[in-house]
Amino acid sequence: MERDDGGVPGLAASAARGPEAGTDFVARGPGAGADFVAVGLAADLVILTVRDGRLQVLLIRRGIEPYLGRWALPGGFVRPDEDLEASARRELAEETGLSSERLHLEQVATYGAPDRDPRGRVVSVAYLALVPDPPAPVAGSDASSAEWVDVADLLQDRAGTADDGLAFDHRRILGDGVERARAKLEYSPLATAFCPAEFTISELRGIYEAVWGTPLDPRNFHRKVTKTPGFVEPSGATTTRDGGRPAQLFHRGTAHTLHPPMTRAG
Amino acid sequence: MERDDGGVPGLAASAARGPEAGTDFVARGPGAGADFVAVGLAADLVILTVRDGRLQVLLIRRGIEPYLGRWALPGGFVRPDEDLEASARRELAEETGLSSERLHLEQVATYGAPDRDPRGRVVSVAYLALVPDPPAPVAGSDASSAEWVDVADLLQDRAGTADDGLAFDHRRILGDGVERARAKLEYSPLATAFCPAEFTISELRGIYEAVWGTPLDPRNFHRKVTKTPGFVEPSGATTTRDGGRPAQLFHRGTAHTLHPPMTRAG
DNA sequence: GCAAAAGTGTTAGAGGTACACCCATGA
DNA sequence: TCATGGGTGTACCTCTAACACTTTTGC
Repeated sequence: MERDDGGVPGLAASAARGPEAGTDFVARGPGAGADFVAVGLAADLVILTVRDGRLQVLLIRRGIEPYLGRWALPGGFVRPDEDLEASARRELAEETGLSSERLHLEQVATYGAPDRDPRGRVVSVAYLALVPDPPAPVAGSDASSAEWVDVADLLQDRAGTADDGLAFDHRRILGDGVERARAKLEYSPLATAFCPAEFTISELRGIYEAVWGTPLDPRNFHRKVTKTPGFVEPSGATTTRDGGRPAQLFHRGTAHTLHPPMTRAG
Repeated sequence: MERDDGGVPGLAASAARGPEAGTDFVARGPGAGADFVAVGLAADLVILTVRDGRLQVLLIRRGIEPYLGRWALPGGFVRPDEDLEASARRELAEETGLSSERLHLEQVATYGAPDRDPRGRVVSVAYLALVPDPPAPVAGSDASSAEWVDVADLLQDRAGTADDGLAFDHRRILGDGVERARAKLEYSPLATAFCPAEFTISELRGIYEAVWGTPLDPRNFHRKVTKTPGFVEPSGATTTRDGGRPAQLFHRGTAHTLHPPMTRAG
């Protein structure tokens, strides 16, 4: 874009067509050659949470073709004057019922293979959202059924059974989103985004164990988290909700990166 | 996208307009409300190299409005049936004259603020490319002047002088690309992508020093690189091109991640 | 008291930092 | 011979991994 290729963006007439037209979603630029293309722009969401010690993702059961009846990531088209992140945030609020102000949201990647949507050229910008445990029961959604699904079940590779998985390229998007979350837990305090305002160290450890899929030593974990500057701050209160000796409650610290990082093999 | 919002992608007639039309680049969906938008899709490139010990980026001098005469990242519109990465790779080959097959290329992020291009809604997918030192002199390019520019000069914040910087939001894109490169040098063998097929350890160290902007201890660096499994493999040959005692030559190893990672403070 | 979870102490080893020192070449 | 960069040895420190042990609650 923004190159000296002579063309100023504009849509030529060939694209004018009603809805339901099917395949030819492409609008070509001014010249005789196809020097640019107008595409549908969507934002899709990988909304993760940890429930019952398992990493889960919010999915929607599709009510229309294509991929009727299959699981898909929530998402929607970006509106004409809407910023990409604003669009993702709006859809996040719609799907979870949570005021998305305080939720963690970050862009992951953009998917634009020409054939990824059988209806035409649609480019999807994927966002990763992390929500704390008792996430609103997906109430106000205008969509059909939405559900929390175990990520492990979706990502395990059952060779050949590609046809009962996620719609479109959503399995790949989910994989990339989960990989991003796993990586960021190492060097950022992002795990706290899965926790309520106040949490115990072992609840935080449960997040790490669920996302990484590996057990961690409770004693070393406790020491490391409490000694990493800016990771968590004691709130003063304690709780016995996890059983045993009362545990201190903490809230998020102010750090944006962790020094030293958390280590995965432990 | 891909939601049960009732609309199948298609372009309504309002968008049909000739080139040079200027601002109204937006095509609306089927309903009366603006439930989706068709956008121009571009791929922009942050092409980095290290020359004379300095991190540099390939920029183009714009020959047309808007931002006439300003520096901009190379890039162009994605073609109708072209994959995003294929588009970036094609433009990379056009700009550098190098066969882009062997060059490192990765997606960084997507920029889609509604007002980022004054001509209309254009969404840009940014890619990061790393090329080895004597990069082809930007020959076959169809564009106007292209030049290697010091990244440090472009990114230092001179408060207020926003108007002689990069066109569009390209300064931000450049910043994100450089930040990605800096981060990946830590945990991936990516620095070798800046090097020719055979290189010495101190040449590799020069890459790190230029990208991170910090001096590194030659002795510890040497030990660490040669002991990290899969980072580099000795080729058997030696060279004296850097002066002093002959240095062993190495080529890239097979590792995709570095254990342990390189450390920035050193 | 007993189970369970919180939290502290300790030790061996890996890795990082700093720097002294020797090696192999060109000029 | 000297300057230059290549490369090794080593001491000190921090961080990690593993695990023994004490603390404080509920039942």
